[in-house]
Amino acid sequence: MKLTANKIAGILREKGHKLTPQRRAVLKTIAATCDHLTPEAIFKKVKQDNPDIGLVTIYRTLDLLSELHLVCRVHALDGCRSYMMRRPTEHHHHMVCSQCGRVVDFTGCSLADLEQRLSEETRFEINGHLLEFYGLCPDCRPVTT
Amino acid sequence: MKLTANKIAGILREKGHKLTPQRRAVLKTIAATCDHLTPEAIFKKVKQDNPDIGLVTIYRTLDLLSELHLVCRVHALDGCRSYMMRRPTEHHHHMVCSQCGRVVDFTGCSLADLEQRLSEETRFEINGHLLEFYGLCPDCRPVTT
DNA sequence: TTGTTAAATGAAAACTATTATCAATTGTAA
DNA sequence: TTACAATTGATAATAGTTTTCATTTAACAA
Repeated sequence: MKLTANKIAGILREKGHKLTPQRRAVLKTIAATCDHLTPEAIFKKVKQDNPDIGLVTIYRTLDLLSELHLVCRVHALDGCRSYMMRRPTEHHHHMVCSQCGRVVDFTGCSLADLEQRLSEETRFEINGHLLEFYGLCPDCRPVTT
Repeated sequence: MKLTANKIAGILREKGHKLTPQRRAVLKTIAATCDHLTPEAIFKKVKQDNPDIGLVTIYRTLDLLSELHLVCRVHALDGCRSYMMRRPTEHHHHMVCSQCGRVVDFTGCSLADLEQRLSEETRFEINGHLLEFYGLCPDCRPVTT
């Protein structure tokens, strides 16, 4: 079951937030791509259909959507702020192509054991982790004849 | 065997880079703390003994040291640019306290299997990963009577 | 030592990314 | 439809980082 832009719009409204054309547009744009997008990139795309939107609104909207866990923030190797749709709600991570920026989700990080071990060894109360793989996607990797 | 600031200075020189008082100072400062430090924080500390140093030099030095793998860059949850000494050369990761910023290294991330699996499933040529745990360190976690 | 030279430095300006302010606008629920 | 709080866009402010360039300096050879 894919989360369509429409359903998400409903969720947003449910949580007591207004559904403005600008938010609609941002959601639509993010939902339309599998890549991660920087605020600037989203701004440019949204502007095509929505020439009057301001960059500030993009930032505000991203903060909101992110807070509602509708989109998630990707730490790329260079920039630290890219966003993409949050697929269902399953815990997952990203694999980022360092050349073209393509992002592939994966699940099953199996870090529970490690988390347990670390928690015991360091007495940290662990509440999250960041895991990303970097490499070259099939299109960018050197051809192997 | 700890890498002292002195030894590192030698390495730096070996690689054909000059050993300036500014670089010495930056190294000394990073080596003196176990926490991760932002460029700004390093700047302030270095300035105490070296009032004429410019912030730009800090940035340049950090880029250089980072390139030489003498220091490593930590992605904190908020800022994306903090640096700390690279302990020996072993592959390791960080556990960051979200409250006080304390950083603890850990090794044995055991991601090799996962990497293998992902590599097969996605045809990515994987060449690195970023793994960090977040939580509250013993000093910051709520007291459990 | 001293001289030479490429590398490094600091100051200033330029950029880029992000946030705050505020008056005008608008979605929502009554 | 109205009322009102939430949202928006413009602008300015701020923060973080990079570029430029003239000056200084570490390293090496003589």
